Amino acid sequence: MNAYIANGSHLGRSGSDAGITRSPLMEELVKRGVRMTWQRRLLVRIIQDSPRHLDAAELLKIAKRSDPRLDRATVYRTIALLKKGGLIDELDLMHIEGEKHYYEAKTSRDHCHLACFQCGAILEYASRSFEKLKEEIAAKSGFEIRAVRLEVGGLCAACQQVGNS
Amino acid sequence: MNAYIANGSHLGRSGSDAGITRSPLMEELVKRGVRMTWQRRLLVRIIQDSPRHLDAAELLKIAKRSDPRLDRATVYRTIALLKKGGLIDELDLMHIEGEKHYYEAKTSRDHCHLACFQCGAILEYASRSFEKLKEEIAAKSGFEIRAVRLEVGGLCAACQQVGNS
DNA sequence: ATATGTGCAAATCTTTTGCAAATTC
DNA sequence: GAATTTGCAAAAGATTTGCACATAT
Repeated sequence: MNAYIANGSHLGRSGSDAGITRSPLMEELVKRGVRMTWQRRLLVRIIQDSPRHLDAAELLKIAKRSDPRLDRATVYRTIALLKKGGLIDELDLMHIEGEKHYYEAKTSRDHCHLACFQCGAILEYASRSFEKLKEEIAAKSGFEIRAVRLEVGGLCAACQQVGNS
Repeated sequence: MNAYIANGSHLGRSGSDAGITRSPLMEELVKRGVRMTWQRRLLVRIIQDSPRHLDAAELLKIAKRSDPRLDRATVYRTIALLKKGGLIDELDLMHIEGEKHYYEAKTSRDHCHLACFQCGAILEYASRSFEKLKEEIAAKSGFEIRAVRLEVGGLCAACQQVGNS
């Protein structure tokens, strides 16, 4: 699989001062009075700066480059914290590559992920129609929406041309 | 969790002759020249007739009532077969209850699932707007859509009133 | 008759948990 | 100093796989 994976959180993010603690996610945590450990700072920074969607294992691997002591359990616990706080979104990417989950910093505008079954590419797609659908669902169902996940699986334009079925 | 789970595949399905092999899913498999074993017939019938979304373990449990010999591996292999053939949809229901997957016969009209984080209720929601969004995504991205999954997590109307956060 | 599917048991992969030691406020 | 978080190691949960035997066409 020639997977290129785009992570929208990378677009439009403010400059990151290498090594210095400053990011929307982290600031939000501090504002909420969450205890900030170096492990959390590190993991949050990695999630926010990654150009690709990371799963727990990749996140751990990258974090270990900064500190080999950091443990898998801490990664999962931090992910749970961020997820519960609604600061990150969890993706499956149509299980194109096993059952793992991928994470991305929650963006102001929800977007959906298109996963190509053939080459593994991940495209992001945001549109006003999606926002409107969310509003419609909330209005008609009476649901108070906390999280939304719209994922599409299929063949990207390039793979269709190759004539793969 | 007071989970009530609605399975849309139950609405609008044609009458099922108890015990007799006749269902859209099964007919489609036969048409495609898929080898039909009693295990597949049984599992397909259960999926199609279930009023709730089933996960692999529940599917196995129900199937074992008809034949205790049936194995977990067969359940997973059959699910893979149906999924690959685009005959069933896989749901996560926002992981409201662990990491398992739920299945439902693919319906003519895609719909989304609303999962209440508080009581575990699952609502289904279909609308013309959803269909239009799919068309828009396909058109603008050039993707050939094979599967779509739109899941929403939040609080259902009833749970909001109880004042639960 | 032959290709395909099944049951069994063991393996794999991802995520979770109990607990003593370390860390943050 | 007290409450929270971490690392470690072990467990748990879901799904997959190798292989000899059984079954469908």
